[in-house]
Formats: sequence, C-alpha cells, structure tokens
Amino acid sequence: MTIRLMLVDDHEVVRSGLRMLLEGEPDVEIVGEFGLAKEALDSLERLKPDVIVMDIGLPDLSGIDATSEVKRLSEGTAVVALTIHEDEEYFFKMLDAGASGYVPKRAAPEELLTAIRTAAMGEVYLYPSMAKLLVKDYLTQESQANMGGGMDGLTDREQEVLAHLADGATNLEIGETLGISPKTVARHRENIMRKLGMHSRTELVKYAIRKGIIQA
Amino acid sequence: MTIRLMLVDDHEVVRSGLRMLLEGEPDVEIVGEFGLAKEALDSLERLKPDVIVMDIGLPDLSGIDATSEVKRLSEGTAVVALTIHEDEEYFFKMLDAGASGYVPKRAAPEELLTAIRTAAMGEVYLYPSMAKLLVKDYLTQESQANMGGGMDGLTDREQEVLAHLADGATNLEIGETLGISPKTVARHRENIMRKLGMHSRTELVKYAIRKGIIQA
DNA sequence: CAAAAAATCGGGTAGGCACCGGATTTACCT
DNA sequence: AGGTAAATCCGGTGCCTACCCGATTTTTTG
Repeated sequence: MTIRLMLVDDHEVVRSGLRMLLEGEPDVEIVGEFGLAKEALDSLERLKPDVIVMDIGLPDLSGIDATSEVKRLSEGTAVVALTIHEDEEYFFKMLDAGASGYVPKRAAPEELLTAIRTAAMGEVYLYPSMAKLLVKDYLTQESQANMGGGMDGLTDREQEVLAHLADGATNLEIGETLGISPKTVARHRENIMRKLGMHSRTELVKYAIRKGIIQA
Repeated sequence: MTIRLMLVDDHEVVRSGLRMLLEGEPDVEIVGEFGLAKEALDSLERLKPDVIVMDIGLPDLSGIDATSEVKRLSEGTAVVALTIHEDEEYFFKMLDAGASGYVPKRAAPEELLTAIRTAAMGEVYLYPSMAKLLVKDYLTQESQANMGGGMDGLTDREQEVLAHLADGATNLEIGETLGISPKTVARHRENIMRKLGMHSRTELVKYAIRKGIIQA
C-alpha cells in the first residue's frame, strides 16, 4: 500500500526538491503540495494524507500550530517536521503538538524517507541530535524525581509522620491513624523540622513532594 | 578515524554474525569480544573502546548494570544496547544507565551500523518503536505538569495571594509585601479555599504546584 | 553490657489559621 | 442608572501550630 503524502513548505525550491526525491519511490505518492498552512488544512479532509511533511517557518501559521490543527482534525495523519531549526524549543513544541518525526533539513535525504515510512507505520523517527535532546530531558526529569534516598537522616517513623503531615492531616488525625498520642506526633514533627531546617508545614509539603513521599 | 568497537554478547553465533557484518566496514575496528560482562569491564581500560555493543541478557551481570559500570569507569565510551527486549522497562533502564542507543535484534543490520556511528559521534540513536515509547513518556509527563490554565475562576489578586501563600508566607508577611491588610489577605485566602473546595494551606500548596504557580 | 538513638508521652504558651459575621469602594457591564 | 463582581477593611472565636521544657521505654549499636 502506498503512503499518501502531503508537502507543506513555503519555498517552491524545497518542494520541488522533495518531489524529485520522492517520485522515484514506489511506496510514496504525493497527493498535495502547499505553501500555506491554511490551504493544507482546508484540503486535509479531501486528500486524507497518511503523512504530512511540515516546515516550521510558514508565512501564515507556524508549523507547530498547524500540526496541532492537523492532529485535531485528523488524528490518524502523522506529521514529520522538516526544518532548519535544531534547537530544543521548536523540537519540544513539535512533540507537544503531536509530531511523529523530526528531521533537520541538513539531514541526508534517506533520513527523511525513513522518517516518512516510520511515521506511516505509526511510530516515531527522531534525528539523532534530537533523540539526544529528548533523552537528556528524560534523564533530567528522572534525576529530579529520584533525589530521594538521602532523606537527610529522617527515621522511619519520622518519614511516616511526614507523609501524613504533608498530606494535610492534623496532628490529632495522624495520632489516631498511627495509634499514638497527638503530642508524640507534634514531637516527631518538631524533630523533622529541626533536622531539615524548616519552620512550617508548607516547607514540609514541598520537601515531601521533592522526595517523592507524596504526590502533588 | 576508525571507531574502536567492543562486542558484549554471550552467544557466540551473535558475535560472529556481528563480526561478519562489521568487518566489511572500513570505519569500524573490533577491538574486543566478550561473553561475560565482567571480562569486558576488566578489559575496558586496556582496550579503550569508543563504542560498546551490549546485550542485556548476560549470564553474570545484566547489560543494564554493566552499562552503568562502563559509564562510571569510562565516561567517554558510548554504549549501544542490542537486545531482543522491546518493552518499556528494559529500554528506560538502559537510558537511566547511560546508553546512547537502543536497537532490537530484529532490526535491519544497517540500523545497528547507524546506531554505532551515531553513538561514536556522541549522539543518540533510538529505534523508532523505542523513540515512540520515549515520546509517549515525555508527553505523559508534560500533560501532568501542564494541567494548569483553568485556574478554576481565581481572580488575578487571588492568584497573587495564592502564590505567596503556597510559598510559605504568613498572612501578615503577604500583607506587607502586597501593601494590604493581613485581614484582607485572610479574606482572599478564604475565597480561594471556598472556590477550590479546599480547607488547608497544605492542599493549597499542592494545588499551586500542580498548576505551576510555584516550584516544589 | 553500656551508650546512643529512636519512639513514646506530657504540660505550657504565643501566635497563626480557618471560618464566621458585616461593610465600603471601585469598576465593569447591561 | 442599577446590578454584579472584585478588592479592600474590621472584629471575633476556637482550634491548631510551632516551639519551649522535661521524661520513660524500647531498640540499636559499639
């Protein structure tokens, strides 16, 4: 089955280059070419493309907003970004918009073809420099989420009290839950605050969230 | 410059297959082959490989732990995972361990070559099905982080008060900062709590973090 | 075993919090 | 012009908090 492809780029030169590249491929059929995002969106329903190769720098609507629109109007249509931009900002915005591929214009033509075929199969093609950015972002998130472990010398019981404390329970409620006196709960809280150098419930809540003890 | 490559896989058949594949490539030189992770780690310093192709299912040490060790001992050495596993768990664990590439064994041989060359350049190669998993994970994180926007009908002033409130300031302090009476601050807080259906500062802190008003 | 740490309980105090009541001014919208 | 909503201010009440003091029992550890 051939891949129904739509090209969206405001440069005629780029479009004709892509046409030349893709015409030799038996599994790809170009069903539409547009220089403006609006025109492409208007023809979306009529042409029903499987994949759209989308530039980001368009005159009327940004490729990012256009991609959001495409995914809203036709969920099954995959979008591959083809752009000169290799910075984080555009890349992540395209991911948010729902892109299935991201290829810089400096990439080899075969990479674009691979991206198109990958996107058509419902998977995701990321150019290596972009993959690196995404992995970096992933690892940053991970490391922020898992700074636990240290716990700065809190005892088991103190962590238990902290969990309920940060969850919004009063000393009395915690005492009932744990089967201890509310005064003891207050005592544990005092020790926790002293150990962590904090002075209010608010700070404890934020600490507990950072350490993954409770969920925001 | 040729890429110094090390192979780590406990199946002799796989290693010889890889050798056949890679021997024809002028830019790749196989400097070592191992069936056990420990042997590979011991030879790391001597062989100084640029890239290691690492299986996950090894007899002595898992490829995940082995990768962590590699990155600890030799930060500059890139690791490409070559494995039969295509599930999330192993993939994300390999990323955590520091892998620069992830290729299923069912992939075309050229994909492995691309991954090796990409890893040698300090970038990241992800097989499309894996890239899809990572993007999915990214989008999940994003959507959890940005459930904001709505703000549930809080006025500008109320949001301002909420920000300081969640930051840990008392009514008095907020009043001084905003130049209004502490009683007015309390009144705003009451309205916020009523609108959001909350009853304590603790809940407000968590709400503010969810909405991105303050940082945990 | 002895010392140290953890967990428990209690009393007391000053101040903050959560919630109630009512009230005024400003601004915007119809 | 009249109504609605926001923002401001005030007084009061009971509970809770944050922090001070001291103490006992159990567990861990050197």
